[in-house]
Amino acid sequence: MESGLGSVKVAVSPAEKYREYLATKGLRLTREQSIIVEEVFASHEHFDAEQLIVRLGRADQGRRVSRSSIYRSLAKLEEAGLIRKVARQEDRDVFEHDYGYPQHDHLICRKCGTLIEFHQSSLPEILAKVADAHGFRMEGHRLEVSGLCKECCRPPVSRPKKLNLL
Amino acid sequence: MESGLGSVKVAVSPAEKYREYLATKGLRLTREQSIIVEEVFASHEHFDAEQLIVRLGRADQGRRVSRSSIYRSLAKLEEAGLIRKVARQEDRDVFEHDYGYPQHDHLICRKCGTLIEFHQSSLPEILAKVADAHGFRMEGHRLEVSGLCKECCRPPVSRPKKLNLL
DNA sequence: CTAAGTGCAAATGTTTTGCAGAATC
DNA sequence: GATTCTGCAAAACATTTGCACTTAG
Repeated sequence: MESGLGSVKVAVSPAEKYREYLATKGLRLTREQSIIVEEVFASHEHFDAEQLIVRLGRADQGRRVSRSSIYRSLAKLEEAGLIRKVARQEDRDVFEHDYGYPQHDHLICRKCGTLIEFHQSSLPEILAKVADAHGFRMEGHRLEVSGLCKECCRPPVSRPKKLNLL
Repeated sequence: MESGLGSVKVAVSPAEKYREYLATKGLRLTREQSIIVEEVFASHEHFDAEQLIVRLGRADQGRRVSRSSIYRSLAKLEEAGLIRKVARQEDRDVFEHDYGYPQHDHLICRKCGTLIEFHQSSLPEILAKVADAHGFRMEGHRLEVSGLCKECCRPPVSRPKKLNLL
């Protein structure tokens, strides 16, 4: 699901960036955490902990990582600024890349849950002014626009292209 | 903590509005739910389920409401459009009034957790355009600006108003 | 009457944690 | 060698749900 937002050229890989962060804290980049970073940055799709747990908990021998390690790493990756929580869906925190990808926000379909990314440069500017007016030091923001996506807007029983596979 | 946002004159009380909503669904406004609505709209502070549970679970004879009823009512109040989830703090959903109060967004201090409301009319307009461009039918939005509030920005040991506290 | 609501306790489901052994600097 | 990890199972929590009993309409 391409949304028209391109990726950004970054000097160092996510794994390297992560290692740098860990170093400043006297922490280590272990094999398990490397696997997690790799998996997380393998695609730009949004994801939640459970998905990683399924993918890596099932992975064969050398790539298996436990549930606990995944949760612990996600927390560190967030602190490191490599990922961020975008939303909460079905009682789960949903993450996305926050490194090597341009700033953007989301349209969230309340029916099918689809996340559509969009970029509007005027937003950060406006928010900066607002924050400033309140003596607030803005560090970031999270914006979710809820409603119905193009698909879900369409009246239900329209064109029966293929007889639905469910 | 007044934020410069005034309340809006509404034709009917929250309780009445709620009753109307329930009526359309063939549901009932019970004594318990009346108590909950009353408590929720008693002040405009943000709140979470636990706070209500403590206040109403402890309330004397005629005003005690159970944990389950509170959760069930919060869900209905949200569907009715009387309240909405503003944020999630400490693993709890935080609610606020969404009826009888002007549209606004929040600055959230990552240190002390303070929620500062602000209103910026240009936002909905911008979002409407963005949504439109994506064939998305916008129904609402949620915007949280994170950072440090004025208080928490202040360096700890700055101006020695009174001679040294070290 | 009878569908909806309530309270309770038990269940859910996600995320966190204590610990013992393993790995890293 | 000491400190930080990992994996496991158990714990912690917020929220939900099944059920028998009440109650509003």
